[in-house]
Amino acid sequence: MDLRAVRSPAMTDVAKLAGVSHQTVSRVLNDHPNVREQTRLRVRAAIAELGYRPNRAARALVTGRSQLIGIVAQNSTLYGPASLLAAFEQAAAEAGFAVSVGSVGRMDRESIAGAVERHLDQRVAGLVVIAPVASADDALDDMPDDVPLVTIDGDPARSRALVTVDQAAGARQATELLLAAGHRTVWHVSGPPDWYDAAGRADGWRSALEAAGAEVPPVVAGEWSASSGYAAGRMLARMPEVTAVFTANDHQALGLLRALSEHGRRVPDDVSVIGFDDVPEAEFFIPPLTTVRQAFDAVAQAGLELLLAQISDEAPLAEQIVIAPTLVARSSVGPPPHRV
Amino acid sequence: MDLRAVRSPAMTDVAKLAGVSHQTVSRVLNDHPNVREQTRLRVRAAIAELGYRPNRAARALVTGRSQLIGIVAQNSTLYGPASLLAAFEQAAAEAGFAVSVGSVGRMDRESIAGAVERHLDQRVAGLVVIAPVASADDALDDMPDDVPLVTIDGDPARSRALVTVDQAAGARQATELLLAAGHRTVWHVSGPPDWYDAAGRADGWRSALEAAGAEVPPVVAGEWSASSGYAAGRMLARMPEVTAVFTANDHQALGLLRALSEHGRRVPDDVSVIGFDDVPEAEFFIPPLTTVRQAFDAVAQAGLELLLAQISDEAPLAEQIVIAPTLVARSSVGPPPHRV
DNA sequence: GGATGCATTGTTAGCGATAACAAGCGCCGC
DNA sequence: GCGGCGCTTGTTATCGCTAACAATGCATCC
Repeated sequence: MDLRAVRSPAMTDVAKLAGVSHQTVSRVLNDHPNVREQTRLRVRAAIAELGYRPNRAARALVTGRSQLIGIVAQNSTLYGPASLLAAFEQAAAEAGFAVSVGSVGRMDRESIAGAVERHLDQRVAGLVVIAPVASADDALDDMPDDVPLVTIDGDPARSRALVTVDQAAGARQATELLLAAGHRTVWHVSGPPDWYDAAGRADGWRSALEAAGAEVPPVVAGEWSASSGYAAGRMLARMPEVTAVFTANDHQALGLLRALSEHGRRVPDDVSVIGFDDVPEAEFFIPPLTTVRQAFDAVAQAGLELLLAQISDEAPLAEQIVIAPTLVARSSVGPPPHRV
Repeated sequence: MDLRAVRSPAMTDVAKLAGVSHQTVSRVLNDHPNVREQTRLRVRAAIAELGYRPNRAARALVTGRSQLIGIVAQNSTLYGPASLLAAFEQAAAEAGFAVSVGSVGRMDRESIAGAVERHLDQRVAGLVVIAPVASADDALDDMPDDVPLVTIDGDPARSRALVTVDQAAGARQATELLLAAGHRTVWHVSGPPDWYDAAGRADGWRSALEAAGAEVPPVVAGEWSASSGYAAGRMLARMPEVTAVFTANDHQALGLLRALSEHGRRVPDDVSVIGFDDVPEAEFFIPPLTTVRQAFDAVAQAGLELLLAQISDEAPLAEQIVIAPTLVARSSVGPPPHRV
């Protein structure tokens, strides 16, 4: 009969086969100096022969820390968060870490604390908190300070290590592009006001208008959804003075485009539109959407580097990294119609 | 000075405070019978007072299994996989399990095996493999059989426990709706042929046509992307006999809609279109897209139940669950134009 | 009243790794 | 030639928990 399930080999089995003590095996595994090359090779061979793989639980027990990185994120299928999560997971895997995801329904203190606790139970080596919402700030205050922590899109004042995307810069670029095309001013459909991303985009938009001496129209408040873009669009479409709109994300832009189309306002002939995110489909909107791309993999990469530095160094370095977004020009932008 | 970081309390601390042995604490934690109610309360109180939380690593070490579920999925931001992942994570968290994600670049034997190994290192309590691609089949063959395993969208012949969505049924419904609207036949833009989902949708489409005695036009091969839908659309738009198209997903439909619009073919007046997935934005396509919704949370729920059953029972039950999708009717479908 | 049984609690022995310390050995300098 | 130092290896203790077994107390039964 097949005895494969008897027990997976432990360190002592390797030691016995290699004719050394288990401690020497441990040293080989952890790349300690002061192991004779010949011994090292013998141990390596034994490891290979037995197909030995160290027991992470045992290691975690004695060191008090696992090879696991915990991510706390809002449970959402929004393009931004989902991409970020995927990118992070990818980067962590390459660094030899597993990733445990703890998603929360809402970004409030209690939910986040719960997710963090669950991760601490697992003795994670480090924590990544994706906290794009103001309501997450309180939670950041009572983070444990004895575990490496990186915040993504959080409050700079409350985070030691932080990675953000310069939302305002992206919004400024978008707004400036529209102004440069000849539009007198640019309207803005915002995201939820408690999201930093949304606030940053609105700020960038406003500052670009002010810098250009353009009138600042009232913000049209929206959510991230296509639905809210549609609602905003139904209103804006009836206002002939609106010739350029910058939406806080691409989904809103999609809804806006439909509303404009229903009201017979052509894009970009009558109205120019710019979105934010560069979702993969944006190129196939009607018309193809000019938008702002965030480099999520760069964010993830930077975040992981910050985290790994903390994990290895112990030094609680307080770096903050800002990633610049890039404008992707497509055909949804044009000059304003002749008669404004 | 603050001594919070001294050491988090262990079971013996709780035991001392409650005046019992650490084993009794363990019994209380694991809901063993045969603990006097009074003792139980005393222990609970001590746990609360110390803010004690059990060390999972220690438990995993002695039991050989952690409270961690490993998920192997393709690293993608496609709507389907991303939603599934999110839903799964949600369901697992509710059941008190943490979720470790191991994503792979490609769904081949080697990549999957690697991800599985990484999970086994963590001594996961169970594994979920999202294997919607034929190339993943080989990998399923050399899965360890001593760890609970559930396959999502995989090969029924090779999986013990499997959850799938009845893609064919969804495709049939879509096709039948178009036929019922009066179209002579329905064209199909397919997904990548090695994906089970894509194959199932194509099968359902074909069988519905055959059952109705309609002519079966050649499949237009696509990928999941909007881009491929656009390419297909540029071709189909020039063919006046095409009055109804069923695409393998919503993104393709988006690309198709744009191609049709560019060629001056109106939807649904000239051409009716149905997609698959019901992405949140589908309602805001131009026009709103009729599509087929997969209940990802139901899939995740079912998958988790299968997994938990295996984890607790030890009984390697070989159940397979099929989830039925539902048609979501919107305005992209109408009768064919008068002159066909 | 003492054997029997059950409910309850305590004791001991690991799980598989790392850390701290000890020991063996060759080489150096005086 | 001998003490001491550094490289290499082994021994022992320990992390925090669960499993198996032992021990206790009390009610029950004949």
